[in-house]
Amino acid sequence: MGTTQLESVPEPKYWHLKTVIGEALDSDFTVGEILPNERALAARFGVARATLRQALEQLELEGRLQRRRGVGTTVAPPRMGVDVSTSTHSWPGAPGDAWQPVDCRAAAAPAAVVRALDVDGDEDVHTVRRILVTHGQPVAAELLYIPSGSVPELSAIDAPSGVARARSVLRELQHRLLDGQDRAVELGSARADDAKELDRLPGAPVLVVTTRYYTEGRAAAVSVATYRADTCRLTFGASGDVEIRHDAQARRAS
Amino acid sequence: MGTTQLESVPEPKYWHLKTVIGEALDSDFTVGEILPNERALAARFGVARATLRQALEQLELEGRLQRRRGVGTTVAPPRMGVDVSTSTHSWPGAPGDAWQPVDCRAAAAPAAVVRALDVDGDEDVHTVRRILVTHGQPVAAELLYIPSGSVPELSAIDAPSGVARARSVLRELQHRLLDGQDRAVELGSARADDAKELDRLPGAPVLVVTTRYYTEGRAAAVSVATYRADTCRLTFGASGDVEIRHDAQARRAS
DNA sequence: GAGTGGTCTAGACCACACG
DNA sequence: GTGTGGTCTAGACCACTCA
Repeated sequence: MGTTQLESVPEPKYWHLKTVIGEALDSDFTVGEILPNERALAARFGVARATLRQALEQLELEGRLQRRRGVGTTVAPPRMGVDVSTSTHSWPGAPGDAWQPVDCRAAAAPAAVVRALDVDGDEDVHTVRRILVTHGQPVAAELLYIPSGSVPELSAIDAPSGVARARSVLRELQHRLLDGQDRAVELGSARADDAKELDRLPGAPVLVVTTRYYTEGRAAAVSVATYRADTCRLTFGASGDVEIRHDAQARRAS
Repeated sequence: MGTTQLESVPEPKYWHLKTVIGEALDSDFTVGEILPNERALAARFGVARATLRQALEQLELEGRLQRRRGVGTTVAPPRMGVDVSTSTHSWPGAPGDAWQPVDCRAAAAPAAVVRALDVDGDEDVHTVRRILVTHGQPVAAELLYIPSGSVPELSAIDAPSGVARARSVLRELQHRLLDGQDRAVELGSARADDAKELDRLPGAPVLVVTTRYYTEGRAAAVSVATYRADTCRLTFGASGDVEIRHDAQARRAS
């Protein structure tokens, strides 16, 4: 039985496709350009559409492509750097904070938050919704949890739920001392509500940044921020005095 | 034509499946337990295998499941926290560094590294391969690039390629002053070589941590470390003096 | 060799954006 | 309406692990 293929290591088709298309993106396409549609591409490469899609999914995961239903597949710009350095010792909502408050309501905390904060499961927690928009694009959605016990003054806020209340809560936070914070980054998939804020489909890959804020020796608040993994690169500020520059990002003229 | 479904918002099947299975994992399964195989699960839920797989892929992405060809699908333990705090102002290979050197060779640097380092594209770069293993599991694979221009003493190293040479290069690094470093985290997919070190298939989702080391006001070295996104949570050390504890992680007795 | 997850096919229909 | 990507099906074969 002669084998038809000479390859001793049969690389999956979608993997090979990904390489080929990836190289084509570098050489034959410019940022923002629209690719042929999936059916056409599949036909051109002689594979089933599902296989072609597997390759495109990988490229999208790597931030090389952007796909939108009803529109098409475009070449993505380089990922934007988003500074999440923990060196800024300040509460959320401090002056210069680019996040936009969206809403605030009191609610029972999810289990994960209860664990991180060491509060009672039934205790109500002030939950502030914020989003981060850069260059007109939604970049991240955050839920900030502040147990009533941490900042008793919050009970006095009379604004109903909504942006006004969110602002009040954040303003109240600034009055307190911040001892420190710690941070963790992991991969996740967007919940339905986050996906909506981020203009993505539910399940889209996101980088989940969990921050704990400490005051008086205990965790006083927790923030869970989900960043679009396709468009973002999280940066942690330089320890030295060197200015960081992402050269590929510079060109934007045409 | 009456619609058969009453749902006004037809949630995708795989999304619903993911929720159902996710809840089942919490209530009916223990860590390490083997799930029924994909064909059986698909039959039980009355969906095609491809649809079932879409749900499992999501759960694997979130670190809830672990799938291995020829073996089966098991319930994954909670992600392990891996400290990548930039506050440790030291070169790679410093005492206490848990990374294991694997190899070292001189080679032309990839384009991305050339950009980060501001070296000539044709200049040879010392490339050190290291891996990080925790609790017997491969966690991350790293490529550390040191241009000859940064550390001239490296030319004097006579060890051929291999672990010995890697150790010599790292040892030489310690003699130099480290001005600072900066770090970025983004989502990527494992290249074939990294996948092999990480015991995963090529294309597996990884967290790519890029670190630049500065000395004498310029970037002297770059490290590109790829962490298994399914099993890792990257942590950035506390700014305060509070000890962080990942409760689920503590138990390891048996 | 039996059983597992991984790849691939060739279709179909759906939800969405846009003209 | 037309065209796009997103979902879903019912098969098939392959690569791998393990007894």
